[in-house]
Amino acid sequence: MKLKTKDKLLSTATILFSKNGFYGTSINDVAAEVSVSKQGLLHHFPSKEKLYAAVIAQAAHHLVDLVEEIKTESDNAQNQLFALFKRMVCADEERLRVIILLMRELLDNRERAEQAHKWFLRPFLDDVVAIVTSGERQGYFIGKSPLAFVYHLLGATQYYVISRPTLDKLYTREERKLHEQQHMEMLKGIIFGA
Amino acid sequence: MKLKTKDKLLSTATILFSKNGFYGTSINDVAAEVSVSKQGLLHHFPSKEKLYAAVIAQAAHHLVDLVEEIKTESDNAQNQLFALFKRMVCADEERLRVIILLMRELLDNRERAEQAHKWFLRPFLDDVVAIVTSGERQGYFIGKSPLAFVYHLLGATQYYVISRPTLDKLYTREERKLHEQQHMEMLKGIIFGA
DNA sequence: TAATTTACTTACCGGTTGGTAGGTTTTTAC
DNA sequence: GTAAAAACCTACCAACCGGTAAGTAAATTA
Repeated sequence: MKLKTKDKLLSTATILFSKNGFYGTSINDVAAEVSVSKQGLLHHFPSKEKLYAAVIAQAAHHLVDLVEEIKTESDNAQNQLFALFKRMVCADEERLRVIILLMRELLDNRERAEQAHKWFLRPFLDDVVAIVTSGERQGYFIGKSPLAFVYHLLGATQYYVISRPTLDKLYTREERKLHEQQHMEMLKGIIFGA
Repeated sequence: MKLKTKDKLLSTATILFSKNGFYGTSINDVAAEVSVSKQGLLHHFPSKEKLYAAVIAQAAHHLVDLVEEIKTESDNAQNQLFALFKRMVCADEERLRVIILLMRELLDNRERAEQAHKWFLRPFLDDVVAIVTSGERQGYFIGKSPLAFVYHLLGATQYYVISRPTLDKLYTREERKLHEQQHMEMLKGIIFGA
C-alpha cells in the first residue's frame, strides 16, 4: 500500500512548519511539494489552522511514544530520564523537527496562552514529571521539585539541540564533538547526582 | 528632545517581531502602530529585512550591555554569572522581548546557518564564556568546558523564561513561585558547585 | 452495473504583502 | 532668506495569501 496523499501532506507540512513557522509557510508551498493543487490540500485539511493542528498533534504523539519507549527499556528512573535526553540530543531528522516545532509553539503560544490548558506538550511534560516522582519513591532526585528538575533538563537539552546547526558553523568539528560530550556529562551529573 | 519617529518604529518593530516573528509581522502593522504611513517607515528602513536587522542589532547590544553591567558589580566570576542569569529570569518586558527575539533567530537561523560567523549573539556568548574562563583562573568551574557550561545555563534559563506565560496558565500562582525559586536554586547549585 | 462517496481539478475572490514612483511638507544649513 | 536635504505623503503595482464555488474523474459500495 502506497503512502497516502494525506500522509504526504502531513509530513511535508511538518517539515515546512518547523523550518519556517506558521506564518512563514503557505499551504500552497505544502501542496506544491506533494504535487497536489492547493485545493487538493484543502480537501484533506479544511483550513491552514486545521493542518497545523494535525501537525502539532502528530508531534505531541511522537514525544509521548518516545517516553513510552524508554520506559520499557529500564525500570530505573535515573536511567529512563538519561535515556530520554540522550535520544533528544542524538535525534534523527524527524525528532529534530518535533523539537523545533515544540519550541516554536512555545514562542507563539505566549500571547494566546489562555488556551494553555490544552497545551499539546502537557501530556509529554506530565509523563516526564511522573518519571521523576516515581524516581523519588526509588530514592532518587531527593529534595528536587520534579517540575523544575524536568524543566531545567528539558530547556538545556532542547536549546542545545536547536543551536547545534549554528554552533556547527561557529566552531570546529572537534570542538563541537567535545561540546556535545560535555553536554551529556552535565546531564549525567544532574540526573545521577553530583 | 522628543522621541524620534525612527526610534519609535524600532521599538515597535521589536515588540511585534518578538510577538509574531518575522513572517507574522508586516511593515504596515509596525507603521500603523506609530501612526506613520508604510512609506514613512520605508524612508527610515529601506526594506523589511533592514528593519529586522536593526532590531536584532539593538537586541544584541542590549545583551552585551547587560554583561558589561553585571561585570562592574562584582569581581567574582561566580557572582557575575549568577547575577547575569538572575537578571534574565527576573527580566523586565524589554529584556524578555530580547530573549524571545534571540530564540526566534536561533530557530530561523537553522537553515541559513552559513552566515553564522556573523551571528548576532556571538559577542554576547563570547563575553559570557570569557567570564567562565576568567573564573577558572580564580579556581572556579574546574573540569568544566566553558562553552558547554555557559550553554547549559543559557538554555535552561531562556527556555524557562519563554515558557513562563504558558506555565502561568497551567499551574497555580504558588506552584509557579515555587518553580521559579527552585529554578534559581538549580542555577545556584550549578554555578557555585554542588 | 448504478449510485454514491472520495479525491481531486480549474477558475475565481477579496484582502494583504513588500516595494516603487513621484510629489509635498517640514526641518536644517549656510 | 534661500537652497538643500530630510521626513513624510498618496497612488499604485504585481505577487501572493487563505479560502469558496462548482465541476470532474476515480474509487468504493449496493
